[in-house]
Amino acid sequence: MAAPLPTGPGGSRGRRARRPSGDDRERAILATAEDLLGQRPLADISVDDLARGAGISRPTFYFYFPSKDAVVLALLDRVVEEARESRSAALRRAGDDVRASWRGALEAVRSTFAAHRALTAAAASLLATSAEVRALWAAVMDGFVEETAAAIEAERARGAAPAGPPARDLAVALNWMNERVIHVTYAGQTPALAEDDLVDVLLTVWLRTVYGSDTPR
Amino acid sequence: MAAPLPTGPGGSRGRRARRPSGDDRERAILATAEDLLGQRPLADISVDDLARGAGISRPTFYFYFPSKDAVVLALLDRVVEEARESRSAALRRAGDDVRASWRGALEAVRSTFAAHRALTAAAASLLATSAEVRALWAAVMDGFVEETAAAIEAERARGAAPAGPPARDLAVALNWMNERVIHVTYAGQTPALAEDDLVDVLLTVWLRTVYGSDTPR
DNA sequence: CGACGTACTCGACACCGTGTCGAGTACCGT
DNA sequence: ACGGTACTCGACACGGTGTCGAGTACGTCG
Repeated sequence: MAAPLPTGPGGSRGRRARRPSGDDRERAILATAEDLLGQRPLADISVDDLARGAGISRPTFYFYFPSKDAVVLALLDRVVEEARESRSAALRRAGDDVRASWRGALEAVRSTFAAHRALTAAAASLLATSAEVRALWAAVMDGFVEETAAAIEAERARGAAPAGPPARDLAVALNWMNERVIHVTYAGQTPALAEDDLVDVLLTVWLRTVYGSDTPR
Repeated sequence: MAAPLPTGPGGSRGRRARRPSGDDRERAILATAEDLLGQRPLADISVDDLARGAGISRPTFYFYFPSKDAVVLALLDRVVEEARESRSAALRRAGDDVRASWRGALEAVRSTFAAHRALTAAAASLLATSAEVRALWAAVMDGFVEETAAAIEAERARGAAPAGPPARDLAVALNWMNERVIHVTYAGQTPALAEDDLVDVLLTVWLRTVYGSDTPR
């Protein structure tokens, strides 16, 4: 809807170099997709819908994207970057208060999901069918897991956290828990948590798992 | 493949009452689906494949099931029942050793998933598109959550587990963690755990979350 | 200034999977 | 032997995807 900037110099996932008016078209497709995803599930959106929404014909759509999925992937790319950055930033900030630091990381991920419910729902439906989306998601989760594992190890080295299973294993479990709980909660599935309790509950599980206590230090 | 037994007296999800030869057809479709799901993802299996595999024409397929999804749903029904029972049984068994009891519940769910990888993968892909599958899955998870919450409350009442967030909230988080971690592990996605470490890691998170310690009592 | 190429556009087509309709056939009980 | 019910399938209509090839618009360079 907004995003007047070009995709960026290292646009990576974009199909080809910049082009005068074609750039507008591409953005129009992306914007249409975002818009329609707010109204109905991905499965109910056809390439034709996307093309019409962007003011072009269906064949022309294929000049810009190889498929419907690729559009979602492009959208997802941006959001994923946002999630990564806001999480890393949260961890960087709040250096001394340990509890606040963990909470910040949780909150960062939650708020990114919350800000893009429709898109994440679409992404979830593609996880089953698109290897690219799966790979992207796996990369995101891997990043989170790495960060988390490093933090747990640091806490263990500091003597603040007890030994136990490999830090990475705990990190895998905790991060997938987040992913799923946040997802079901915002997708309106059951059983879920109340949106307001989300972070508190997850934080409790994280702290107890890492420190064995609700009050680290 | 196997399963020479009828669906059972309370076949519930079956479309209509028993029929002489039609029953065989229905089972043949189910068996074909199970078989093909072992070879390729659900999206790559057409109604025609199912029909041919069962030795009938495509229109005839529709006499037995309203759609491809309904076949998976029927398959899922059986497995879900199995999962529920084996989990409840595990909790009933091992009455005094608390740790063993939790471990048994975890192991029950894990082994059911493991025994039906292909089907659960198919189910996962339908979660996005089929409201029925979503409802069935929600019901299963709800059952697990209820059981778990009750167990946590019992431990709190006994004085073995500390207070904290509502038991149900913890139960929601823990059970979705299981679902996702087991799923990614058996679906070969990343980041995942080693199959052999699965239950140990999950058990650690559960115990620390419920008791704040690896060694309850 | 005109000719050329590159970026872009779309009508028409081939294809595939779904779901339905209606005309059957087989077999049961009467 | 007859009527009905369970079952079967050929043929069709439909909706979506992806491609091909014939264009058009426009900047650039001779």
